[in-house]
Formats: sequence, structure tokens, C-alpha cells
Amino acid sequence: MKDLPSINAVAELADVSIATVSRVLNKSKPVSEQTRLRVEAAVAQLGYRANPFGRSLAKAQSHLLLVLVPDFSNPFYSQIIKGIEAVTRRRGYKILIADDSNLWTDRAETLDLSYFRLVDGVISLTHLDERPELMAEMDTLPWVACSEYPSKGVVPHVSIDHRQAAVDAVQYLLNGGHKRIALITAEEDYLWAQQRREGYEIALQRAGIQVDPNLIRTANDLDYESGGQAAGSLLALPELPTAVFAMSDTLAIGVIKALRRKGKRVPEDIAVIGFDNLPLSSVFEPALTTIAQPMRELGEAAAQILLERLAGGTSESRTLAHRLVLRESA
Amino acid sequence: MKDLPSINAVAELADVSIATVSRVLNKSKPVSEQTRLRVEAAVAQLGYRANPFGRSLAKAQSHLLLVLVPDFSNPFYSQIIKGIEAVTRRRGYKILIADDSNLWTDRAETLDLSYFRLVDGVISLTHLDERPELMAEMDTLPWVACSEYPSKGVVPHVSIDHRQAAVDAVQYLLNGGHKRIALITAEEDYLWAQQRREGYEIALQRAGIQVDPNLIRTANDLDYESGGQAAGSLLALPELPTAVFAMSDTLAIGVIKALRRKGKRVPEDIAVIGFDNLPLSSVFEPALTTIAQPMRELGEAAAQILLERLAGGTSESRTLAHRLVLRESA
DNA sequence: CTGAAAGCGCTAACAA
DNA sequence: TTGTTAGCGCTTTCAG
Repeated sequence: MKDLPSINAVAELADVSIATVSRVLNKSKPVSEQTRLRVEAAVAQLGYRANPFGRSLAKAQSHLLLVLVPDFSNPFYSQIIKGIEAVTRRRGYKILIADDSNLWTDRAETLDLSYFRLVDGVISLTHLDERPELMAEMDTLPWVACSEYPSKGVVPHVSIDHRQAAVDAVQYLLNGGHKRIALITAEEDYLWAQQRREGYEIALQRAGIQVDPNLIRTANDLDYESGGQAAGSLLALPELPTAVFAMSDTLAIGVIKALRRKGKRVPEDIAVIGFDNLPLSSVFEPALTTIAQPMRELGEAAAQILLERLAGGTSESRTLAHRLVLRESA
Repeated sequence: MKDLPSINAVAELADVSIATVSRVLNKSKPVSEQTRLRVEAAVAQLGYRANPFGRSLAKAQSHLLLVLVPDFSNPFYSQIIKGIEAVTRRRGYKILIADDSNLWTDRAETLDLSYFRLVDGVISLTHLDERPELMAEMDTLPWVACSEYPSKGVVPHVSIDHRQAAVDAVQYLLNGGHKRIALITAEEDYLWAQQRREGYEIALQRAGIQVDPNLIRTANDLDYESGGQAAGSLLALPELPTAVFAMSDTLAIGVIKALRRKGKRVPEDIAVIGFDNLPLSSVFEPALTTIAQPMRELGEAAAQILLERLAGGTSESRTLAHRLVLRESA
């Protein structure tokens, strides 16, 4: 394409040394008003912008951040990333997004590890246990986990209290008089899935209700169809549940559609409660009763922690508040 | 954090020159079996991975691509990006995503132009007319536009035939006997909005129906509420339309909800047709009749064109096929 | 306040 | 087949 001016061109035009140009560009040392103006004029005239590779090489930092995400077309994650973006951009960082989803399906492909030489830090929304090649990079760079975090270890993380949130959801159903409450869970690789399941069990036990394994289904994925399948298998039960706690709004919607197709009314015959409070959950009919996660804030908080660490600080993990949102489905 | 080994460390350990190390790393020149093995052993032992900044500086290319997107949490765009990611990752490129949405609302903020010094090429999904600071970068780097493209100029682009797609949608309604067909359009900055509107007008004219400006509403945004508002104002009309063509599925859903709230049945009282075929359009009830855009393929094609250009080739613009998807809403 | 020069980690031309 | 060396564009001592 076109050859771009380098710092040398600027120095020459302004009749100063490249060191001086660097100083005015970075305000790293005092420069006399007069030469500063000359340099600025030269910069403007040439349309000069620094080559980031030269800079990164010299300073050993790139102002690039890596966001590791299981699937960024999932609205839950994309909201979080919005939050991350908003705070990092303001501080002059750019984000590199690595979508991990191909990696799960396609065992052959593994995350290109050169990502980690490129960035100053990483925010991970993905599952890390059993990913030693990723965990190894935690000695190399500052990490922060968001929403999902390694079960053991010392990575600072931001998330809601999934266990308590699940207790709240199930308690709400119990308060409504439900006794046979089904659970649609996701693959329990994810820590949040385990914790929500625990919450489900705790709430039932507190109410003196025995956990019935027949009422628990594991969805293959987090999409509508998986929810529908799980609901279908629930409908085969001799005695039906009167309520369903689905671990995500997308699952809940799949469940509701499947129930309706079989002639069940929601919430009259079977109540359904979801999780996440995605934008579409208020649009779907019946509007979803669900646990709201503060997605944008999760992302913002994670970014803030990372940025502070990058600045030499040492911020800690945070737990943000969830909220029970009452609508029509339960 | 931790100091990472450089190419020097490898060279020393393998007892060769750094040039040789570089050669085995890049397979750029023949190296004897024996020394190659020594180098590889050293690399493995040290866990060496090349510093991308050194490499980029020397080769003047980064294997980074920029994706400019109006709002990546919009499922339409995130599907496209999935397509882009899939093909670029396979070729060893990483993508940097710049979300333009803050820029529209927040006039103060403007896209950090240093993005363009960092990447080898750019794929733009965003509106470029009236963005001279962006257009200027087209002389600097290879660009390809996807879905949206500059009205004039020479950027290769990938999209569907929006005009024809709109004709198809409206024709379908006409075939169903509709004569009063409303249009919910979006801000017509976007070329696709203009073209779809043209398609709407063409189809009506061909049917000998006069375009009635009273039946046309411009939504403020592409979200549910905007669709609802537009529908609300349509309902104030003395004579109601019998069908609505909404320029996106999200608008269509907003429209349907607003109509229902006013006691109108869809499609019996008013038929509604959408555009895009987002995943949720088949889940919503009534399931949306809509024009399907091949989102993933759009992204893949755009990425292929860019990659070929980067490789010295000269691929051209492509128009992909759309598809009318008949479901329940019209 | 300014300039010369070393060095960041790598590639590639040139020599051997 | 291998090594030496000159950059790539920038930041940062170190002198002055």
C-alpha cells in the first residue's frame, strides 16, 4: 500500500532528533515550547502516527488485552464484552477476542498460544479447569476471570453468587407452593452450573423436600433446542413437575416452547423460571421470570481489576448482586 | 511478570546463530536435519515462542485484522463475525474488534485511529459514508466491506441484493392479497435501508399501488422498543394497514408485541414480515416470516476476499443469495 | 532542554 | 548449510 512516515521523517522535517520527537509524542520529558510546536507541526503535516510495533518492542507492552470467550455470539457474553470494551477503550487499550467455541467442537484446533505474547493481560470468560496450556499462561501475564473462574487457584474474578441466586429462584417457586421442581442444568464443566445446582439442592432440602434425580436433566448445550429436548424427556415422566428451573433463559424458552407444543400452559400448568435476564427474555411471551445477572457490570468490573493490576495495583475478586425478576412465566 | 526467553537464548542453547533459529522457526531456508533438531529441542526446552513485535517490525506485517462493527452484541453482526473468525483463524490471523456503537451516541469519542497502524487489513460492517477519517485509511490498507458498503468508491464488498430481497418480501405480501402494506424502516444512513426501501416501492409500483407516505415509519434504532413505537404510531392511522414489512426481525418482533397489546392478531388482522432470520425469529411466537440473510457466509466471503488480497490476489465483490422463509407471522 | 547511541526481538541480504 | 550484520521504528539512558 502506501509507505507511512516514520519518526525519522518527522525529526528531519522538524529539524530535531528522533529522541525529541519521541519526547513530545509521549510527553515523557520537558521540551521547549518552541521545538514542541515545530514537532507538532511536522507531525500534522506528515499525518504521522507512531508505529505500534516499534513502540511495543521498546516498551515491552502493547496496550492490547485478550478476551477469552466460549462463544461471543451468545448474548450473555456479548453484553459482558460490551462492558469490558467500554472501560478498556477509555484507557487506551484495545481488545483481541478469541472465540473458544470452535475449540470445543473441533478437538483438533487449539487456541493459538501466540495470543499470549501479544497482549498485556487477559480476561477469561471461559472454562479453564482442564486446560493446562491456558493455565500455564497465568504465570506470564495478569489474568482476571469473569463469570466463570477456575475452581482452585488465585486468579481474581468477578461473578455473582450463583449458589445463592439459584436458592432464590427455587425459593420463589417453593413460595408459590411448588413441590415438584425440575432442574434443567448444563454440562457441569462450568463452575456456575455446579454452583447453581447446589443452590437448587440446598433450597429443596431447606424446605424438607428430597432431591429427586428423575427431575434433573442435563442439556447438551445452552440453546433453544437443548432446552426443548430436556423438557421433552421431562414430559415422559409418570408424574410431571409443576415447575422448572432452567439454568439459562435460552434453555427456559426452549422448555416453554416444548411444553406448549404438548398442550401445557405456562405458568398455569407448569411454571418456568430462567437465568440471566437476556434482552429477549422480556420480549418472549410469556415474558420470562428469571434471575438477572448484571452482565455489563460484570465486564466493567473485570476490566477495572485488570487495568488496576496492570497499573501496579492489586485489586481483588468481587461478587456482584443478582436480582430476581418477576414476570409472567412463573 | 516473568521474563520470557528471546531468540538469543534459543540460539545460545542450541549453539547456533539467531539467523538459523529464525530459519527453522519460519522454514524460510533449508537447515540441516541435525541442527534443526538441536534448535527444536532448545525451543521446546525453553518454551520459546517468538515475540510478535520483533517479527512484525521486521516484516512489516502483523497477522492482525480489524473488524469494524456498529454493535457486536447485535446477533446479526455477531453471526457475521463468527464467519470471519472461522476463516481467518485457520489462516493464522487474529482479529481485533472495534465496536463503533459508543461512537454514535458519544460524539466526543472517535475511533482510535491507531488501530490502522496495527493491522494488515480491515473488514468493515459499519457505515462509512460521512466518515472521512475512516475512508482515508483505505489508501493505507486493504479493506473489504461486508453487508454495508460505501455508496461510491471502490471497496470490494459482500452483501445480498437488498433491493431484490425487499421486492420479494413485499411481493409475497401482495400475493397474499394485501394492498395496504406499511414499511418500518431504519435510519437511512445505511445503504441497505435505502435499498430495501427502494425494493418496497418498486414492488408496490409494479402492482399498480401508489406508495403512501403515511404507511412509512422510521424507527430510531433496530431494537424491540423502536419497532413497538413505530407500530404504535401506525395504529393511530384512520385506516390501518393489513400488513407490515419491518426491516429487521427485532423491529418485527417489537411491532408484533405492540399490535397484540392493542388487541390485533398476527397474522389474521395484520401480517408482519421481518428481515435477517435471526435465531430468535423461529423461536418467537408467532414464528417470523422473514428474509434470511446468510450471515455466516457473508462473513466468510468477506474474510476470503481480504485474505486473497493480502496474498497479492485481487478478488472482487460478491452478492450472496437471500431466501424468503415462510413461517407464521405472514 | 537536546542529541547520540544503545537496545528491544526479529528477519533477510550478504558472505562464507 | 550457516553466521554476520544491517536494519525495522521506537524508547531511554547517558552526555552535554
